[in-house]
Amino acid sequence: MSGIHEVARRAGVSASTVSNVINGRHDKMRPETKRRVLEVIEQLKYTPNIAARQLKLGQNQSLGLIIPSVANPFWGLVAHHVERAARQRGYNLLICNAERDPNVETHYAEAMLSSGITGIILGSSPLSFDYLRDVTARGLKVAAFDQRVDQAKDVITCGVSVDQELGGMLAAQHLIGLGHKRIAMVSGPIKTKSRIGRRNGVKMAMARAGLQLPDDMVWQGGDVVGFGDLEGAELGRIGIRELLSRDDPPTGIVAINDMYALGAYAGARDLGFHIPGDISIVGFDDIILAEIAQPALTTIRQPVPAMAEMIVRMLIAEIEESGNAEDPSFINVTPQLIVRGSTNAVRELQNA
Amino acid sequence: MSGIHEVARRAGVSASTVSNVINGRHDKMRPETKRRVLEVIEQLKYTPNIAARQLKLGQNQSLGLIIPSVANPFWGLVAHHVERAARQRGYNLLICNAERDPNVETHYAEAMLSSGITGIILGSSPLSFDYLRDVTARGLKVAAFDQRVDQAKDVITCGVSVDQELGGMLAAQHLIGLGHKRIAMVSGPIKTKSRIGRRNGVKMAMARAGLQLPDDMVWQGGDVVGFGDLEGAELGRIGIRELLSRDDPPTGIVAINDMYALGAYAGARDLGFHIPGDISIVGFDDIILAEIAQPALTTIRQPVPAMAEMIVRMLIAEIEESGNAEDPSFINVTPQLIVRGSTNAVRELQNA
DNA sequence: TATGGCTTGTGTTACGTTTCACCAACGAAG
DNA sequence: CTTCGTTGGTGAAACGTAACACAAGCCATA
Repeated sequence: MSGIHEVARRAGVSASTVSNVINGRHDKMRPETKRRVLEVIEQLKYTPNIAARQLKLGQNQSLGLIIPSVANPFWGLVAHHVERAARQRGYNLLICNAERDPNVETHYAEAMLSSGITGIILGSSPLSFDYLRDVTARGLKVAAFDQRVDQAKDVITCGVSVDQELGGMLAAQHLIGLGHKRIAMVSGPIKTKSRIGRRNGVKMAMARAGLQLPDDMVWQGGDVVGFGDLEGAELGRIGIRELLSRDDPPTGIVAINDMYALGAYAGARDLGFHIPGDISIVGFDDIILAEIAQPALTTIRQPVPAMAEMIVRMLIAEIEESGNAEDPSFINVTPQLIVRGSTNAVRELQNA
Repeated sequence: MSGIHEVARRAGVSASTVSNVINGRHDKMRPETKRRVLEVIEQLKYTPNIAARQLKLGQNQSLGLIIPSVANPFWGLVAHHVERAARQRGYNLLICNAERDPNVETHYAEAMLSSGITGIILGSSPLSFDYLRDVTARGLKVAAFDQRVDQAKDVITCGVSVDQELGGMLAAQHLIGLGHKRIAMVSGPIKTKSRIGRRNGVKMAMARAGLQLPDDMVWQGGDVVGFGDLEGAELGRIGIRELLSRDDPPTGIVAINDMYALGAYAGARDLGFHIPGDISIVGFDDIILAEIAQPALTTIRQPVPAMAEMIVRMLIAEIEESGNAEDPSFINVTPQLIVRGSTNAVRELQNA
């Protein structure tokens, strides 16, 4: 309703002084003055107008987070930790849900930029960042979450990611170590950097063990449009059914993430397969439900709290000292294999 | 970078005209002029500074959504649909996660208000809205999601909710119809309107059938602090174990929501109970995973897409024509019982 | 008694937009 | 030839804040 001037008038001081009080320059006035101003602020329930402040300062204390899909609790967890990290440093967080659609992401990025946000975190790990060139050219800093960024350093200023390939390798090696030879993957379209990384990791681990991962053992969502985030569990269910209906069904499955894995549970049971007796399943992410599922899901854990902390720190550093431009600022963190009850030694005997 | 004046200069017109072009007042100029302005805008990649616009206009085109917890996919679904509905009407949506903490919610509400947002949707269904009096007095419109609002009409301007009591009744009646007599509830602290409603519904249905729901059959999270949203699944697991360890264990469980129900699956299995053979479980919400779970979860569905649509429509109406103040604008929608595999006729015989 | 330095402020300008009153030019009508 | 209305604009003020240069009062020192 009423601005800084009204407060100033009632406290008998100038607007500048009120501004100083608000912004913590307490050494510039007598305690008595400060007390009086604070009193009026309290009494009027005055809050600074953020739009005016932002207009004046040219930027605000907010970060943006663009996530692929709220349908996957993993991203809920990420949002939670990113927000906490941002808030600790005095930044607000705006969360958007873009379903990995470049147009929607561009729209949000534009909206954020013109609302004064200068840094966003992007979770969609697209194959190309070209569509963001416009906004980055106009000053928006983009941090990549969930993707190793080697090229496109002109667009992306920093990044944190679990080592996707290593994650894929860990999953596959675990199954191989249990004697599995026919290993398949269940995924939505493998058209993001992170998914490609995971797939390649599985492939590499298998190759090292003298095994193959033929394309038709990598189920990619059939004719789903988009990336299959919204319907992940459903796709996992359909995918594993198709794979298990083959003449040479796999004995081990690496799901592209835990939602697909949980869906795969349902699909395997639809066909009467027992987990882990008949089919072993490994997930990726380690969402809360992985531990609750029956059997508890063996999966690759991403250390989300630490990753969130890092990426927020790096992005804020980029924003606040946007001059050094030196350190590449790309961190790869190590995923961890969490062995639970959904994987078991293969029972080749019964097939022989 | 450069503002409306730079565009005006390059197009050889005044800033006012550029403003008119941007805001669609095309009848105020020649097509030729408009074309020239548009050309310069395109060429400069000019975007209006939202802060300045907002400062001038006093409010912006955004709605806020304060959700209890991103840890529960139900709220992810709500966020998704609310956002879609808002976007359709030209509004942006800011999503915040407040863990039902009145202080955090107040903080966010204040932040939103002072950033120009005039309408928020609140999902936490607290017992009292008093803590919001300040912000509503300063003009913030608050819509309640997930709660029937009878009092506090001075604070809350509109609301949409599933009929919580009816939902509870449907769940209990289903179990009663299957012959269950010892029915218990698993929940976090029953200290929100929605949870109280669900509990009362269960109680009423049981009373009508001549059954009792003693307090010690309503497990409320033990010594958990807060509302147990973050750890819902874990609490469900612990709670059902305590209930099933009693001398007179229940044969039917109504969980306060699907996350608790999924946790209850795990807890029942921990003790060797078979679902639904030994224990029947009913959830609430119908999240995606309810269908995927093994067995698929019998639950009470909330029609989220329709509810999101309604509440956004009502809130925007309140904002845009904030004068009529007439219609109460409280809608109760009907929940639906979805029978799946987690409930079964009681096997009293074996106990006898 | 000057001089300087500290303390405790104040006045003004600028941020980029929208809006509203105003205006020039021109054709039509009286 | 005047008056009027319409078309196609323009200029300036205002929104609420932060920053910067400046200043009044006062004390210590030379």
